[in-house]
Amino acid sequence: MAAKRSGVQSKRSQRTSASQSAHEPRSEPPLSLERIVTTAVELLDAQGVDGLKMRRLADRLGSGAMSLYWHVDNKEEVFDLALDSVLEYREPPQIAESRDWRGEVVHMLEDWRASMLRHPWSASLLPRRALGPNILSRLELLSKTLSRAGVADADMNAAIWSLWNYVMGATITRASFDLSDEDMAAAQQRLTRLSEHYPTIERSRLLLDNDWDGAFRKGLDFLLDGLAPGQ
Amino acid sequence: MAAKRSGVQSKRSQRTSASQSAHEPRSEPPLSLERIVTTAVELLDAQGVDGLKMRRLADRLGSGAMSLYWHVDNKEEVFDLALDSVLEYREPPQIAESRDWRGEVVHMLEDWRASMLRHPWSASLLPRRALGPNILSRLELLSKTLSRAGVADADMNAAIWSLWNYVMGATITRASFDLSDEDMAAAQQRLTRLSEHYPTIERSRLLLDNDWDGAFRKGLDFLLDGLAPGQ
DNA sequence: ACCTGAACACCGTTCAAGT
DNA sequence: ACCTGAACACCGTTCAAGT
Repeated sequence: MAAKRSGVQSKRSQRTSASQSAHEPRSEPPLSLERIVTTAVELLDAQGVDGLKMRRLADRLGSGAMSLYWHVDNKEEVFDLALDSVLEYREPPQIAESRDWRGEVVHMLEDWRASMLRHPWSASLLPRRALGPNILSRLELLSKTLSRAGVADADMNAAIWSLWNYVMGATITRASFDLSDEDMAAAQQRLTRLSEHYPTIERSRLLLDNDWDGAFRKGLDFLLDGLAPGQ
Repeated sequence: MAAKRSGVQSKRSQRTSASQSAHEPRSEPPLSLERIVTTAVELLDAQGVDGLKMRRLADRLGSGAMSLYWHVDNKEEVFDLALDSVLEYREPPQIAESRDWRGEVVHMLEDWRASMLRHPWSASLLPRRALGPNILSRLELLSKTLSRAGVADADMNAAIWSLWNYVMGATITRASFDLSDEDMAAAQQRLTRLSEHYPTIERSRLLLDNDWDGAFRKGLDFLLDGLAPGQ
């Protein structure tokens, strides 16, 4: 069942420019894994996790609902592919050449977080999904950079997971609060109504504090201080 | 629509012992929010998120499928209630009285993580759910303890979110890897097959490193060091 | 107040068949 | 190799009706 995959993947090298006139008319280009994934991401952006239905996806692609199943095993695979496609990382060359390991780590992790926040569904999807190639590439880069920074091999996995955990948690939390303003308002209202039970967090307006970026950066700095002291 | 809730909640004080003979026979006790939530948790433990169906839940409760809808608005609410019910925290008295703020924070957060790992579905559920009373209680306790530890009000929200983010991320990651051993093995195998692309993490056996508890504790210590220096 | 069965709308996927 | 419509199994929920 996994064997099918690699063959399909290699179709991405097809040239589609040949018979394509300047302004695309009614007739859609042929189905392809690429088009399916791209459209799935659009649909997820627009309608969220629950909004992705196979029929709706096929509609957007101008194909019959069942045509998808030639390119894809099932809906789960659409999720996997959409998630990983959103997490591609292009390392900026000037950073890769500098010796600033800390800047490099921070840049990659902030980019990671930004990518996921651009597609809020990705945060809630990630916990249940496999590690795709783009995710693995980021872990690989993180590992190499930390190694260059002097983190010992024995501490490496704990270091990587600490950072990963932190970014995951921050992103998931932020994304789930960000989903709708009504939800936030409702939550804060409920909190105020219950303020006798939760006086401290009610007072600090915890749920309304929106300096997420600052809080993220602060915690990340603490972690990096601890992981590679004396740098 | 939210008004209905509080009235239903108060039914938990019903005594059910009256007509209950020693060994429970065929006839189930009457439906109640409590029984529904308890059984939902059992079902989630046994079958995972996708295994919770309203009909199956009703079956386990010995009732018709539609009877649930008198106690509950919809399936979403079942998820919300099951999640929060699993996150109750009973603060151990000897810790509350000690002046050891750090021990108290670590205890609560490790208990949080342990509770979620006992019910792996909870980790993947949390990102999309509202903050229930038990979650808010933990945030309240965290806030009070950090305040006692000398964290300034201005830094409080960043401190709380840093810790929250870290625990969330660690738990979600761990739980999603823990779901099935086959998945882990498959992932590592795929990784080995692709080892040319990911030499560093392949070498460090990142995906097989199973000292999750140690890694969790280490990162947490770094964060606490940073959040309340000089303690 | 509490429970129920029948029925509806919807959705993922199988299948047998087209080109 | 690639696409399709009809059909099936399943599931959340509405409704009108029971006690």
